[in-house]
Amino acid sequence: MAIACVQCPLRNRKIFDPLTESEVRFMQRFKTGELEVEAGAVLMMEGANAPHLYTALEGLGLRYKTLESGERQVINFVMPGDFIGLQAGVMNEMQHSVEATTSMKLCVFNRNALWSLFADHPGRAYDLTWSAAVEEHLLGETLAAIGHLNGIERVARAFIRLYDRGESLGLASRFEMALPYKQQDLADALGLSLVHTNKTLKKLRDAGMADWQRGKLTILDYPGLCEIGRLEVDGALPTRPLL
Amino acid sequence: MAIACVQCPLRNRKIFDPLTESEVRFMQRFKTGELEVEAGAVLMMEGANAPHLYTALEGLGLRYKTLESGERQVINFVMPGDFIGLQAGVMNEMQHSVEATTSMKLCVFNRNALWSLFADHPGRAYDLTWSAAVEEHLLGETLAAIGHLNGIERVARAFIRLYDRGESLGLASRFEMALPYKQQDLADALGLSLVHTNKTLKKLRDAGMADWQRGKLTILDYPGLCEIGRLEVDGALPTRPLL
DNA sequence: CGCGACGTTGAACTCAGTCAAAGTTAGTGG
DNA sequence: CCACTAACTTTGACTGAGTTCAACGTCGCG
Repeated sequence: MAIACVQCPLRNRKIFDPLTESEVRFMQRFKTGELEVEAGAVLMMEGANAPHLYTALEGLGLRYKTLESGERQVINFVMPGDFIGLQAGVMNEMQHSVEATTSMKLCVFNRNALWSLFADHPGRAYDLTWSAAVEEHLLGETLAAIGHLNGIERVARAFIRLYDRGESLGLASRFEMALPYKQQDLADALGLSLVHTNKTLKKLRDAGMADWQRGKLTILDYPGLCEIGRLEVDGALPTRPLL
Repeated sequence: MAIACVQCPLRNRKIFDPLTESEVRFMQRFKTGELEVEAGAVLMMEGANAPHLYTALEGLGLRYKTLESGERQVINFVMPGDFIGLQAGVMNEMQHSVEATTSMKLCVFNRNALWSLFADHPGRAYDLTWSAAVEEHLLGETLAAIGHLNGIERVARAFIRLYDRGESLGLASRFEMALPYKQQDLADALGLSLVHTNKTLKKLRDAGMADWQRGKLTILDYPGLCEIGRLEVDGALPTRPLL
């Protein structure tokens, strides 16, 4: 029933570095199963340890921190190919929660196997570190955005980033993408209030640049959004390892 | 002339995990030299590759991104024990710059040796990944702070975080710490304007909570600052590996 | 049909940014 | 040793982007 790694639908996406036969075999051994969860399920809990690590295969999720005040900071959006649980794997506690926004299908790895990955497959360990470095890079980008961009710039940037990621995964095309998040999710990701996010969305809609309604994002003016969001129009994402 | 790893003054700090004899010997081989730089030196350049990786031994620095608009986002403050250049090591390009704020002394590692670390010393590779995960965690914290705290809260939090780090490294005690950064640096780290940062500093000074002048930070009301900055008063930092 | 979750809109308020100018400090060279 | 300069800090006045509060609209579901 579970999909074999050899047939993993993600493997061939151009965004991911190709794996050798032997690497695939190792990942297959590393993989202990598959998990399907409903929308709303909490995959990882801030402060808790986790016996499993995951790679998202299908569906969308959210990483977030909950502040003392009850507010929420969305760290980023989880898409297929994303590795979940590194912190629980190496540190002994997650520093943020991960939640499924839609129903999701995930590859399950045994946490204990992480060590064997380092011991026996340095190449894959290297890839894991790589993906941690990429995460760090993306977080840095987000930090810079939230630190220096105003509302409309943040939203424009977020849309382009989300669309580009979606497109690289085959989840988006012709400037359309299913984006079943709530406005509150975006607001929490961008550090804006819900109300202001809503008004900003309206502005972009009225300006004919982007439309996001009923879970569907439509990019109407890609270059325009890039300019507002201070992004290169040629937003080629770097290829990355798949775990 | 260069300090041997065995005698590394950082090794014994309680914040760092102890290393075995064999690990120290390996690090010694990994280490290719020592670098001393003047204040203001740029250690890593955003977008550039770097032949060397460093661990800070003495002095303070800054990691930052430069935005298209010329503004600067300070990602974090570099203190002794921090590993510099992971991104250049695994990806092939730094995503942020690193600059020495004071004169600094650094341990130099050859980038090519990074691979041998993965191949021959999985334990150390694991530590490297660990430290990447810690970085990610800290960035997430910062993101949440900038996304949800107002000016005075951010400054208070930054002071506590800096002091705690300094204290764990033996750079601070009795609520005093040398902090030779400029107000502009703090402003860029917190996503605030210089003017507003300055006014906020004055507020904290007038309130008798913290004083930061002429490069010296004095924490006058630790619990008070924690409360403002939404931090646990018991801010024990987790131990971490030293590379 | 009615309820709850989510989205939309308007009005009042406020935190923080910008502009502009003056005050301090440290370093340099005469 | 002092004068001059450049970098950094401090302060006030003004402005505006974004928050908060509050109400209303819309959609889907039991």
